[in-house]
Amino acid sequence: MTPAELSQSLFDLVLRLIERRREAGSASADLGLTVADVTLERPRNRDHGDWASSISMKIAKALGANPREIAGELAAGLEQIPGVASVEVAGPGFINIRLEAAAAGALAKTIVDAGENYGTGSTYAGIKINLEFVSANPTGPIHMGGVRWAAVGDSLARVLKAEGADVTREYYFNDHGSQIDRFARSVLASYLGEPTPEDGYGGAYISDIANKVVELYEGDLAALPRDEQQEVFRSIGVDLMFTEIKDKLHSFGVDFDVFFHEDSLHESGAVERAIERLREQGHIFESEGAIWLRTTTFGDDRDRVIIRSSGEPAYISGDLGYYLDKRERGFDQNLVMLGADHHGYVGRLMAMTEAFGDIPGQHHEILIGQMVNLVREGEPVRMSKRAGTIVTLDDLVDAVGVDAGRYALVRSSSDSQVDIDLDQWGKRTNDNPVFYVQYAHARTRSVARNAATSGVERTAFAPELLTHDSESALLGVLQEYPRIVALAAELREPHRIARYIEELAGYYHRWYDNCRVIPLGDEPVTDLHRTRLWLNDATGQVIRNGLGLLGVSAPERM
RNA sequence: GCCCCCGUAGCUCAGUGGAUAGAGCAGCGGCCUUCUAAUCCGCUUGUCGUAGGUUCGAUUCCUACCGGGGGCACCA
Repeated sequence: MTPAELSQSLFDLVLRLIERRREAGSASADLGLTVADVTLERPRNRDHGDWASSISMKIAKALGANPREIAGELAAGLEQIPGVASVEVAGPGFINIRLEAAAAGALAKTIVDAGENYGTGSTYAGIKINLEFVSANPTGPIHMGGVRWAAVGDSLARVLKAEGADVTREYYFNDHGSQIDRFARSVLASYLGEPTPEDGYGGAYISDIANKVVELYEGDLAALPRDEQQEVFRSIGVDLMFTEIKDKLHSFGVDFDVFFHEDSLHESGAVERAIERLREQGHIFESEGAIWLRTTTFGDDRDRVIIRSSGEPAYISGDLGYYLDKRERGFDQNLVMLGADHHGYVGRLMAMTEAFGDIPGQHHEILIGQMVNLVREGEPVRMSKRAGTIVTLDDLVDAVGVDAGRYALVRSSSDSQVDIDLDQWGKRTNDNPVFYVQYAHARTRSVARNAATSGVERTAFAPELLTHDSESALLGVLQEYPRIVALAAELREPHRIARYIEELAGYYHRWYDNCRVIPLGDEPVTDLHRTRLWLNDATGQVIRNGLGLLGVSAPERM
């Protein structure tokens, strides 16, 4: 008895009820209901049963009937379904359904049999999705803002894959613009012993880079004219910086399928082709010596320069070519994660999407995440690459480790700003919920090991024996997992996975406290013990699957 | 001025129209000769920013306002 089967049954009952009303003349029009409208909810309050539906209140008005009366009719039908133990009508017209223990408990075996596939779905089967995230400029170590998107983006990629999508993780590597020039000038200045340029970067890493470039460069650097020196520092320095970023992300468990260089768009003519395409569509015009894209046609605040009057391409020109390139590579959906400081850019990107004839929000979707604030002893610290007051990926990992770091960044909604107090994170790691979840997993493994040595095996499976309150509660939560994964994918909100496994871990701990898998002392091993082992292993599997979607390890022991 | 996000327990935050709004932390008090006490149990805390509106039902949707954050370049 899966929720899907139950809601299908309820849907059928609703259709028949509507039919009866229509024949009796009390209902006229077709309500146009689909199965999706007949949702089952898992009530917060366990007294309200295993599943509840509010469908009678939703259709009562259209049927001109009392919701409680309708609920009563539906309840009578539901009670006939095998596996349903009891049905009650409550409050204004809720239908509360209680399943038989055997019907609910069957899930434990279903999960164990499905293994790591439990919870996966097919929402995006056959869909190619490009997920672009981090894309930090290689002008310094990756800072907390970027780290947040690394954790969230990678997790989102995993969630989308779990729903069947063919996902490409992509990093847009900006090696073209003036920020790179500033970086090069800063490194050069450090090498020459000059003060940091006014618009340059001032962190300690700049002199490290300068030293390394000097080591790596094979010619006589000192003999070169200044502009050639700068080019050496630019090319080797960017390379060093970029390699470091890649390595750090890798050690954080985040690997990209494609590193896309902005330079390549300009070199390959992709930008020009994109502009040409837009020109054909009539969205390009010239004014004041510059070339513009008429984004106001598609709701942008103002039109946008794409080629400056100097002939230099503006930043957005790269995005024109880039987006077209992604579409030509066959991606059905292109997701881009940006920080809130780039939100002003969304309007023109969506306008561009429409100018190409695509649908904003479908072919191209910008996910805006709020900023990360650094806090020290309760005081906000302004993060700035230029001032050198940055907290890097390394600082985070050094302070709390990869698992706790990833978990902390992914467990809150991207719509909320997060405050990071490294002092606090560093000394109070036990407060992090990740350990609560990991401990629950380790416990399931420990129980499994002890079961093996005590002769409790997953031979018999008698789900009708799982009658303890904590068992039906645990089963109810386990049943929700596939819906949580699907929701996380649909809403692009991986934090829902984290919140879910925290809840699951709580239900597991309480079950563990109440129900023994291994018999005490000389007591014989019974089918109840064996069946509970199934439930134990099923729970471990789901926690493991959930942690996997977050890129957090599921330890065997703690 | 315009746009986006947030405002929920002392703190950090969950809760995409359902029933008595939840969790962790912090505080107080309990449970280890029995599968891991990083667990569990009990106690305590709310004008869900404010005011309207839509709805059988609003923390959730709409409008206005207040407060915090972030944006509004021929920068990237």
